[in-house]
Amino acid sequence: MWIPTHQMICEPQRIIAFFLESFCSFLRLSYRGKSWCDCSELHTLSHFVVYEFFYQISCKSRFTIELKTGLIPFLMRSSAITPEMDGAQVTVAGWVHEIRDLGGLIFIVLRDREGFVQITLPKKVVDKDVFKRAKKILRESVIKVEGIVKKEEKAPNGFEIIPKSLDILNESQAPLPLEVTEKVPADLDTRLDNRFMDLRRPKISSIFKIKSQVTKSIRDFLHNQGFIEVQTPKIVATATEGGTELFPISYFEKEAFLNQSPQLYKQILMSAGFEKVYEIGPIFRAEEHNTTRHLNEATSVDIEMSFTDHEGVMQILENLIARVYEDVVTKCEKELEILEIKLEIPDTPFQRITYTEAIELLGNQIPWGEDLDLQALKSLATKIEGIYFITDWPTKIKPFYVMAHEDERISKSFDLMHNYIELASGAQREHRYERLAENIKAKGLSVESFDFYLKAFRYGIPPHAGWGLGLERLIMAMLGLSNIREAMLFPRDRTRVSP
RNA sequence: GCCCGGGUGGUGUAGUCCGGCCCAACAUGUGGGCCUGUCGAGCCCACGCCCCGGGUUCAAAUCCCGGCCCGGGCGCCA
Repeated sequence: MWIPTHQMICEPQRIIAFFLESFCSFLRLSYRGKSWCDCSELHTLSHFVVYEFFYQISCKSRFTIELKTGLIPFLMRSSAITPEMDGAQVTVAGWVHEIRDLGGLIFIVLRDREGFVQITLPKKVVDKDVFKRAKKILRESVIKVEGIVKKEEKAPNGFEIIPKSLDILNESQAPLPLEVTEKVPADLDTRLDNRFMDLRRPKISSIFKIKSQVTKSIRDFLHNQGFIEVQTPKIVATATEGGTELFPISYFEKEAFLNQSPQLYKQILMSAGFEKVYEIGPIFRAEEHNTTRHLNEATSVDIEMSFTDHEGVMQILENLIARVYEDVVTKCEKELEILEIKLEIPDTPFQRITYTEAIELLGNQIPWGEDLDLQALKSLATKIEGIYFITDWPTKIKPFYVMAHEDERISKSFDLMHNYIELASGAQREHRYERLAENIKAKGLSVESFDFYLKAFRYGIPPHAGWGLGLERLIMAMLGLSNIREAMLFPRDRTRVSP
């Protein structure tokens, strides 16, 4: 039997590590295939076992072993507790979601990051002070409860916790700025003004847990494909690409702006020989748009890849999207269930339609060479379902860095569409210096102000292609959100800069 | 930026068309009371609201003007 030495007690992290390791392997062996415990729960469960172990040692020996591993040692999450733990002592902490006071019996629904757990206080069973404190508690206060798990069929999830102690870690004020329980709806504006509380609602936090999985999947996928993650500047000197308006900022004695996209920098990195780069970062657009699908600060997923063309990066994009959907379906089951979403993994390759075909499909109402407006895209979405590419756009409506086909009116470009919403846009890039400089002039932009960029094209740059994907657009499309603001923790729009 | 709709307790709505029956209703909430199996607990009592400014009128939440704010649609948008 292993007995902790004094030195080891002084190093609680090492003891924990030791126990986690040994008990995780113990549990893996012992409970393989058992229905009540899957591997994702092992980590939390091992905490529980360690707690029990120390509890037993404390009871049976003359030593009091104090394990201080932060504020609340062996804190358990609601999702890790099961009816099979009947009789075990656990510590839970979280927010008071609801209180149902039946007089001699009080139910507290405690909410933590993982879900809900019912704390039951029968007057005759629990400590008098604990009962009194529970009577006075205000909703959304943060509490810590130590108690015994009790298997109980009448309780939600088949168990409840009978508290030995109940501490109010932080009391909430009343009334609340909005209802976390969703009994009464709140306007988006009210919700965003009180986003900290809005985000306590499982439906809302699920969006961001899924968003986290999406970014993780993107990183995993791109790393596996040999991409390296980069960070490019968000403060830039010149109004780079034209088109969109930029936010001017005060930069000492110089003029500067917030960057609209990492486009020029990721291309420079192709000249640097990085070959495959990606960046997930903020982009800023100073457009006074006021719609449910635009933000003034958004997150862009950008890739740039050498020795390939537009087709090459389109394949990366469709495989990436399919992989992201697959990961969300398999790893965010709980969140999808909370959001009541049945997600279908799109088949690859995605449907491809050229700009010219799209115009024809729309009955040639739009003159060739003009951009597809919202009405046209909405009409197109009634004819093509789900996710699809529109390729080979007219060169003149695409930015200067897009490469043209042999027929120079058409560019090697594509947009990735979900119904009528543009998710991503990409192209093979013009890597030939003379042509690129010509394009810049043709767009009425100054070649001099692009010298920091053009320089990289004079000393050997491979042919390359890339795309930019709007992360919030993707989340919005995937989860069927009606407003892109729902996909941003603290959205920035035409009027909102706070919180 | 344009067009349309809106602003009523902490939150979400009704009332505005057709001024007076509205010192404003309902739900949720909060405070108090009853209640030992709730799970949107129930029952009883109480508390709390007409965006701001100006105008019309005997009388304005309601009509008119201006402002501010919000929502939807469009435009703009590598």
